[in-house]
Amino acid sequence: MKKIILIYGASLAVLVFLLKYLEYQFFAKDLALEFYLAVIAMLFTGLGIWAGFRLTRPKVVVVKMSADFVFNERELDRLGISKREHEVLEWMAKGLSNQEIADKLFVSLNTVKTHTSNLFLKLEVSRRTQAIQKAKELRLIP
Amino acid sequence: MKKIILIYGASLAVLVFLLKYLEYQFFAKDLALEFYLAVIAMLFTGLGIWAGFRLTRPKVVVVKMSADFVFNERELDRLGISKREHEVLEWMAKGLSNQEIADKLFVSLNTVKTHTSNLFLKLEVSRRTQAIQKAKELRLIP
DNA sequence: CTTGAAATCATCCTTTCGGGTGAAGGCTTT
DNA sequence: AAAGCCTTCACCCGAAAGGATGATTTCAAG
Repeated sequence: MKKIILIYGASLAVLVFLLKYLEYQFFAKDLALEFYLAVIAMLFTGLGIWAGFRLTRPKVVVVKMSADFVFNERELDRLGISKREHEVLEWMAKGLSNQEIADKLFVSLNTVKTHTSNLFLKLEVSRRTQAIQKAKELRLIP
Repeated sequence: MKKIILIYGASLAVLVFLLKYLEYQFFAKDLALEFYLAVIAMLFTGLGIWAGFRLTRPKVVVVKMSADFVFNERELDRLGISKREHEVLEWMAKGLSNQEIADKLFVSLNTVKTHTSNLFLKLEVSRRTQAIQKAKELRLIP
């Protein structure tokens, strides 16, 4: 940052000197003001763009393309998992408790428990951690 | 791009007019050249930065997260997770219950419970499903 | 040699899960 | 209309998990 300011100051000083010199050396005294303005404008626009580059450099957005997930609907059908059950499964995989899922889906805790129980039967597991693992293997969830 | 050029042209024109006007209105004719230069430099530096920002904005990098798992040891250190805790975490992620982990590691259930509790504290979670999720995000486990 | 982290185990208590069973209302298919 | 599935909810009970705290041993670093 300090370096940039220094470069700007130096550029300005050199430019002033140069223009003054040129003015008395080669041109008439009433050299158009517009000319100076245009030159300065262009030069400092360039510098500004360069500075903008420097300043905004680390603005790289990284989009994580987690191993291209293709939803396996066939498997979902084969296991007879319903839409609602799949929904519960997704929230479960995100680490929510049954109560939290119930709140999220606007149903009672008991309903969620029913869904999870059915899921465990259909996935042939007995714990939610296993259910999540298996569901990921079968690509039922990302 | 066209818009930017237009804005630049217009700015320059307006500025020239404004300065000329001010010069004849309030100041002596021999107003320092340096003054103009400084004003123009600053203004166009600002415009340049803005333009540079516009131009370099949409830099989106898509990173494909393929299956190759790279163990993130730095994060493990940063969180202060011990070897044994990490071991428990791995089994936990495979869907084992605390009792099963205890049997697998030849320690008591209480020991495993202690490890899991410490893990939850260090990972700042409160359930094993969340712990697994976070650990995968941080690449502590595959 | 002391200090501290890691690993081990324990007890107590609360919350969450999981399993079993039953049931009502809605919707589709036969 | 009847059968079948989905969704919803309820109650009960035992198992598992989670939280708090304290104690012991071992081992490496200071």
